[in-house]
Amino acid sequence: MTRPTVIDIAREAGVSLATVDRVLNARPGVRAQTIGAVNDAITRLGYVRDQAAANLARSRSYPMAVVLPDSDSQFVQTLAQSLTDASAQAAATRTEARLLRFPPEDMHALAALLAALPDDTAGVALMAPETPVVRDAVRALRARDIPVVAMVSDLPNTDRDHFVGIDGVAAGRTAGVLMGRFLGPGSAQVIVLGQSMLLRDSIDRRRGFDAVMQADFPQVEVLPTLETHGSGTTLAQVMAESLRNAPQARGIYLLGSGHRALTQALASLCPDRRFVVIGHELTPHTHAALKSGQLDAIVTQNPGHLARSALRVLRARADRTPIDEGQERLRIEIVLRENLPAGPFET
Amino acid sequence: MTRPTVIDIAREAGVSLATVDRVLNARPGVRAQTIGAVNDAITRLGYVRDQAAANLARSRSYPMAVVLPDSDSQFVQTLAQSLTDASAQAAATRTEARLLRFPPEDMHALAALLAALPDDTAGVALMAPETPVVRDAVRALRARDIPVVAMVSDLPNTDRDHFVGIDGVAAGRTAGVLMGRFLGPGSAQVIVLGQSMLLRDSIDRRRGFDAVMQADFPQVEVLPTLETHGSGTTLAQVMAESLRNAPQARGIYLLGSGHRALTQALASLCPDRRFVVIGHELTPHTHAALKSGQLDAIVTQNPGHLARSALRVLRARADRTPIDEGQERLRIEIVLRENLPAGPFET
DNA sequence: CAAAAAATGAGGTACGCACCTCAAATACCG
DNA sequence: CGGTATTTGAGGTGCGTACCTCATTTTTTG
Repeated sequence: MTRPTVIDIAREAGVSLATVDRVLNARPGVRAQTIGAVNDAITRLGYVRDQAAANLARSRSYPMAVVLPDSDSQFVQTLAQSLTDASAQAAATRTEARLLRFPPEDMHALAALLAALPDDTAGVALMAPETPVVRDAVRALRARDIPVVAMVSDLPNTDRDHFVGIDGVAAGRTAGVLMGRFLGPGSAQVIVLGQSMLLRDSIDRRRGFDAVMQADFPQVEVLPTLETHGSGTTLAQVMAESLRNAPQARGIYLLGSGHRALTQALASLCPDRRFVVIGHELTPHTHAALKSGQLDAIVTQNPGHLARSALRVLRARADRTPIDEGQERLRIEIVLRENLPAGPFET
Repeated sequence: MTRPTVIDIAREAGVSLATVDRVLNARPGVRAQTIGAVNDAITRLGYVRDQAAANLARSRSYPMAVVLPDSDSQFVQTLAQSLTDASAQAAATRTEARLLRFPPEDMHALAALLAALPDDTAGVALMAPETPVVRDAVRALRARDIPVVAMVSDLPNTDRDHFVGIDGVAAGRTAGVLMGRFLGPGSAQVIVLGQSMLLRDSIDRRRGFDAVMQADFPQVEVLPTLETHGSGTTLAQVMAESLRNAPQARGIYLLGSGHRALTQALASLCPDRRFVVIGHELTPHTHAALKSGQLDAIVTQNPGHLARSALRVLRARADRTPIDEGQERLRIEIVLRENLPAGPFET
């Protein structure tokens, strides 16, 4: 028994090929009753559309735009690399993704960039904070009928089609449980470090972290977030001050992916104290820190998966086909030294 | 600039289409010199064969066999479901996977099943313990030029093309670290429960677990594995005895995915004692147990990913195309209540 | 150098589907 | 009931490649 084709369906449904085609591709001009008959035939024969042949016939390409902040954070760099890899792969299915960057703080530049996208853009994957300017720009895209997926940080108040990434609050909760359990029963204080509390992810993580600590680990006191603004010097200063004021500090929670400077700061400020350090995102730096034991755990999402998922979802939107929820749902991953994935950042 | 096709190559190489075709498909009747000219043109233009169109023209399909033990363990059931879903999806790319089951203990039945596979089988995904009989059967498949990927449990001493799954030792190590850290500094004993110590995964996990405990948590004593052979009654008996002999037991390590009977056994045997319970594999049962707090953590692999990966790898082998290592590498996932994926087993 | 052998060209069909056009049939409405 | 709007049918073309046939050219060989 060979696979049924459109011809078989036409025969089975007692209609012409043209009608089957209209139904399959949701073209207008078919009675509801006829649509039903065709769909019946489809299920009866167990027909599945041959994607390869369909794409070949369409000979349509899918010019997508992937828009990322031009930040030098290792996480963004890693994600950019994953997206580049994913689009190279996707090229085999006519998905051509262009990587576009914008100055991290300049939302107007981002808006201009989005507005300048050609009308035939098949979809946009965007990582950006949700400011009013961004919101409007995204809404404008949707008004032009261009699908948009938000990456990493959601844009819930726009009409974005989909969000690929993990829930920041849940990620913070996860980090919180690990911190609480790793610290053990005794009372303790936890220092929290973040680049800037303006970013949605940081706020969400902090919220989740606090919620869990308060509910399940009341013996632990979580200190106010210290903002480092990406500077190593600032980091050393605020750390020094914080350690003076919090003699019981036994844990450090990094809202971001961590700083190259942290290790040095810790080593010089208190060489003999052992901290439980938990952060986010798997980058070359956190990978190395986990391996060497300077970091105890990180809570992360898989950037490769994120990149592939974003492109897959956009592709599905462009084709108006449903997506596999299970495959597109990103997991909140916990990485310890013991389950460090082999390979990604080995040199 | 659109993608070059065979026609462009013919023009570039100054030969006819038929010759290009002969070269591309390694058909005889072309001078070495001409072959070189064509290949030059190919590299010069950066031609990549459109696999979809090629397969369409070949009107080739990919009949695959997915072979699983006919076990009633929830993990195997979950995996079977994932594989069913994945093959439904893969049907769109002419990959037709048949699910075959064999009696869990009867390796001769498995061997017979494998030997009976038709010669046109495009690949076999197999989950089975590595016994001599299985080894021979897999080697026989390879001799028939049928690609084989091992799932879940590796078959290193056969010629299997690939292994999709996680390293059992590393998974055990991960469980060990979690156990050690969750138990905290005080001395403690850990009860280990397993269905049977004949399975490779159980042995590997136990090895990894022991290694970590010995090295990093010397204050914890890990007791010998109690074998339950899948029976609830046996479980209750051995647990009762073990708890008598190990008054300091504060942790329980489940080498398998856990038993429905464990919770009851614990509740009835020592209602007032709190254990750290760590297991493997995310199943409806462990999902519920995590949610209710009866289980503290599980170490697992994503069955959906495993299923899709197995089929993708077989497909790539059949097409003789390379695979994306990063995408096919399964992660050792840690699941706590806080990062429990939404959805999969909700009722 | 002629004959045989090998290499190449030209052109066609097929794969499963998308998408287009135009005519014919059918349904719907007042 | 006629006339218009809607549905449906028939048939064609193209996507990029595989594979086949037969004629023609080029190379090799005795």
